[in-house]
Amino acid sequence: MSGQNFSKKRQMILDTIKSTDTHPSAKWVYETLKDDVPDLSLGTVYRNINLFKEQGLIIPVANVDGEERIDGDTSPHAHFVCKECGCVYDVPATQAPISKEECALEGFCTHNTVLTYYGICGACTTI
Amino acid sequence: MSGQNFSKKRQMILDTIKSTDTHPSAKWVYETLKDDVPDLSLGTVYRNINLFKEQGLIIPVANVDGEERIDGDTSPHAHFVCKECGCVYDVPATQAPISKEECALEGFCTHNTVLTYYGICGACTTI
DNA sequence: AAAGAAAACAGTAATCATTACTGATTTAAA
DNA sequence: TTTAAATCAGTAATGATTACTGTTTTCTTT
Repeated sequence: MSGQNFSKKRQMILDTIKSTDTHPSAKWVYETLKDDVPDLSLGTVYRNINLFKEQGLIIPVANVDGEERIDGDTSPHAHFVCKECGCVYDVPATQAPISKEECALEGFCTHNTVLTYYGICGACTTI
Repeated sequence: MSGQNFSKKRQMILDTIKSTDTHPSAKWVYETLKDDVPDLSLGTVYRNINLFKEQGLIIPVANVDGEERIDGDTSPHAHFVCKECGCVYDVPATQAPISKEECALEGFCTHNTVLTYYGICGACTTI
């Protein structure tokens, strides 16, 4: 127990996730940090990502090409995934039923809701 | 090119997927069919599932514990995934924005929409 | 129904994301 | 600073999915 539960590396991993809008994979976080932290281990990234998920600091938003993609923005919003290039964009929640109070679904207790649009992004359409 | 593009095994795999509401994984389909088709190969199940997905005969609905789960019911509806036991239930699309015409999302062309609720199912809550 | 060509298959090996393990290093508290 | 606990690097293991190869089945055309 302590007021500062974060090691240097743990903090850098969280910062990296929180400061990008790419909805990164574990590998992306690892590659991105490796420049500044040469002795970083991919296992450490995975371990900390799982920790952050348990603590609700980040959320998994999609599985693209077999890789889990995460989001450091935990506010309710939807996502768009391009089937072509695999990019993930935020989509502001408009009329979407993203509320966490969707419980009364026949005996289910809903914790969180994921709304994802799949299609082709602008860049891939243009080409 | 033929009027009957389905081998016996291919047809049995599709029938198995279409006749269950368990939102099965490839392994589940394989295990289920193995009783009747002892010489079935898991690779064949995967190959045909990918084929069915391309043809739009089935849709992937969730990734649960690292396994892709599919649905033979391609009509627009949402799903509930239990974080505890991994079961997947249908949720009738009520006010959800499941329409395939959600395109005008800032240059995105949306092909399909996935709405998934995550939580604890009735059975797991009771225990 | 038989023959040949194309598609599909079984079985196995390979790939790749993720997890587990172990001994060393860092952190936190006294 | 000492000591215990937490964290980590590096590597091995796991498990879902895919690729490969030689065989079998299916389809088409007689």
